[in-house]
Amino acid sequence: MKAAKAATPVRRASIGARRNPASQAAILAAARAVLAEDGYAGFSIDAVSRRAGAGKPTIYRWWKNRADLLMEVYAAEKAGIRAVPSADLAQDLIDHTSALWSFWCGTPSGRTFRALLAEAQSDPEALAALREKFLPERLQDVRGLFTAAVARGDIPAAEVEARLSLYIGFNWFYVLTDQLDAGQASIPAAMRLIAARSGP
Amino acid sequence: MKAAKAATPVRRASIGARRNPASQAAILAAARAVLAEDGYAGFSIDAVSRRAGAGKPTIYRWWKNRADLLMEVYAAEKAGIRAVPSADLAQDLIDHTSALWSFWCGTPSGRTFRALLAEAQSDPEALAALREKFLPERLQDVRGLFTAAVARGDIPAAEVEARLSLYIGFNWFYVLTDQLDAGQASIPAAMRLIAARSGP
DNA sequence: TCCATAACGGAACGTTCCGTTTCGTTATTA
DNA sequence: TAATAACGAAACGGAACGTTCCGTTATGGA
Repeated sequence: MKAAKAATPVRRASIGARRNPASQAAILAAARAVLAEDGYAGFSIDAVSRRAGAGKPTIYRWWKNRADLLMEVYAAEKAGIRAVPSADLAQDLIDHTSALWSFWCGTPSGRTFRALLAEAQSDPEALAALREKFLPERLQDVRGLFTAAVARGDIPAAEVEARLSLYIGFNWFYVLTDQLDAGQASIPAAMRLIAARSGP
Repeated sequence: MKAAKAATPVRRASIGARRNPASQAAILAAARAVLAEDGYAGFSIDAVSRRAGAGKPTIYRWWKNRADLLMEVYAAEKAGIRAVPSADLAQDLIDHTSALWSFWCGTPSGRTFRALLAEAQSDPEALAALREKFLPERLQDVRGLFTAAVARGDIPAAEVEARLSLYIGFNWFYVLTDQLDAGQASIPAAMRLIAARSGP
């Protein structure tokens, strides 16, 4: 039952002296499938290679390491999730968190994200890429929710980083402990605190 | 330059038909040293075994896997950090966070903790142990800060979980992204939000 | 039109680590 | 005194790493 499935019975030979986008797509799909079925424990370049019917050199031709591949798998799936500010920061955060957790639970993305954070702990270069490129891109929307609240005068500009960190960390805690189901009840109260107007 | 140092030139032969606590101590010290020098990337049972001058079977006789060893390394160092509530939850959290981050930066414990979280992402059994045993024990003190605030009538009992999750996640975010230095400025504002009295 | 070029899948490389087993040695405990 | 069990060391089979070859395929510049 653990036999490597051939999702693409089609063979992709060389298409000449240039990279084959079909190979890239097959590798991404295979990586996604492996993560969905076996999580980070089963995620190996060998496994992805077998699953995709692609050679390992082809994988390393497109991505320089495992973290790089994981980031692209995640980014490709995350693309659909947007967040546009209304006039209520707390409600914006509640809505976005619900959507995010549904996305994490309903797709392999939760596992991909956990794998990504784990991978970055053993590779300083990957951690730097995560911190300086991946996260800023992925957090652009939710940061916009806070800056919109600043523009409305609801929260001070100086507190955006602290509130954003609270928001990120809250999500990370639940996804990393695999408690997204049990933790949903905490979302509204937590988001109200993050969105609270300052002062006594 | 990568030669395995022998911190203990003393040989520990068998002391008879019972476990040798000196071996356990040497292994814990070696694990701590490996993490301090090479982080999670260099942390392997082989490396710890070489460093400790201990056989691998001896390691597995005391701990059932790497996560188990990591948890004990962390717990042994963390033992010194206590948190007792005053009358001000926000200040209690600021003080405790400062102490925790100093502990994470000034000892190998930050790296140990990051390794622990990473390890748990590829081992469901380790994640369960982290969630149901390690974390509750480690968070007992800080949970006490919140329940003391509840007893004073400062925050509602129903919000303890949400606020505690915010607190944990905030710390995890900064340690996992290796930003403890740069993030210190966010501590006071974040803690005030976590400790805020509810309602408008 | 021809041919250097480069990506393709596949196989094998040497290394590292896993967790386990085997070994002779050591000293306790029954 | 004899059974017991942990000790360090070495080696096991298996998996994954990242790299290097291989023969094949088709492009794109000369």
